[in-house]
Amino acid sequence: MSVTESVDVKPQGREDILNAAARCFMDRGYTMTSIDDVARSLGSTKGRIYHHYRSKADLFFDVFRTGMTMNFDTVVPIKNEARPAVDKLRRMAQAHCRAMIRTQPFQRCVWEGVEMLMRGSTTPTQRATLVDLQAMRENYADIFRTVLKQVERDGLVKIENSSIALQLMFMSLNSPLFWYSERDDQNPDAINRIARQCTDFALRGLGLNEELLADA
Amino acid sequence: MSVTESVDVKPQGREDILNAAARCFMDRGYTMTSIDDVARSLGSTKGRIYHHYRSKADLFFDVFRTGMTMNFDTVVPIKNEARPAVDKLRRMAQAHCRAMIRTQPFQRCVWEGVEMLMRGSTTPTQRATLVDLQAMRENYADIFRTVLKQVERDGLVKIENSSIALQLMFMSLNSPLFWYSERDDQNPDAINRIARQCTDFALRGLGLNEELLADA
DNA sequence: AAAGGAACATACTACCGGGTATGTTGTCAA
DNA sequence: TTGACAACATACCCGGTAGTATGTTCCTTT
Repeated sequence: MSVTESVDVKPQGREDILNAAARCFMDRGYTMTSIDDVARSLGSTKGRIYHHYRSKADLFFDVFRTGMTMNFDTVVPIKNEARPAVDKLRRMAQAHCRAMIRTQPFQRCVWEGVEMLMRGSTTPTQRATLVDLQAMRENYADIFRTVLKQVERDGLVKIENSSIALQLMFMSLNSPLFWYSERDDQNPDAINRIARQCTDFALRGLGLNEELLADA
Repeated sequence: MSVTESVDVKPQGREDILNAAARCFMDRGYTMTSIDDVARSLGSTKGRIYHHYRSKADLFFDVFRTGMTMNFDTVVPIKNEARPAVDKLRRMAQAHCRAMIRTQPFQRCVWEGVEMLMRGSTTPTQRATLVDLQAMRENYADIFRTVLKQVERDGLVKIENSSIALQLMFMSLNSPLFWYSERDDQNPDAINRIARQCTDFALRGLGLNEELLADA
């Protein structure tokens, strides 16, 4: 009937572009990556990309948005489980960390995107998109903030400045973004061990007792 | 007698350039910062910068090197004190963290520089400089690695993968680079509180006991 | 006081990369 | 079969920026 299976989500043609762009942006950074670079890595030319995206920034922001969507998809289900807050926090943290490793190219773009947002180096045209992305990221952080607050109310964690505590937690969980290289054993078991170590570090850092680090 | 006080260190004219460059690179990133931007922020023109530096990359690398030198100057004296390893580690970590806040523009350049080194995006001409900087950074990490190893031998800390543990520790201590804004109270007391919270987080994360977090 | 050079400013070049305008090909609907 | 449009490729423009070549000024040295 219709040309595409489902019109609402990503058009098929864009998926390959997104993956290639994410990898290029990760490898060389946003400004150092030219549209021709992305096109070349696809075996195509500029024309293909500019047919789907109106600007380089638009492409980058779509990578950003896709990365954030991946994060929501992994964490929200866990947040909605019926468990003690500590258990949810631990599982959310571990899942988040694994996502950082699995979808590394996209998450590096999210990171660089956040820096772009903070610097505010943007044309007025893209302001609308930016506000959206800003809110998206804030909402994602809020999920953790809420659960962490709950764990604090349960007296299981000692927090001085809660804003800083959240930053430190995310820094630890995001850490693999900067030193993990996918040739270091791609197998899920190795990834789990890394995510486990990062999560343990973060939760210990927040003052969680040793017994609560283990799975229920 | 001689024109400059001491010939061996930074020529006087370069200091202002370094400070301005560090701030520009922090604000807009390496590639987004033009030489004219740096010059304009000095109230000068290109000519002044290119009189002292042969290229934009050379200027950036000098900021990098200066930042690393600052780090060595703050941490090495503590490392050489006659104390238990735990005490040295705690003091080094705290001093490092404070340095991240005080010299933020330079340290952000160090961070971006490390990313540049990893990406390997460099002309053959600058290879020699890069190897130097790479080694410098490695030596700095080694200071912490050695002390941390000692603390581990003392059984005061539980570490699974020591390489990852070091990364996590640095991530926590470097964390203010990305969220501290100098208008958030510049006074030393506030800075100390922030550094204290980051250090506590890092050391707890490494599994240090609560009693050992306090100063001796 | 004359020469030389340090410390810049000014003016210019060359190139790269984002964006656009325009062709080309296949596919589907009527 | 033919128009229409999606999905690209090709060719081109043009602004911004790194780097250079050439003044200009002042200070120092002899």
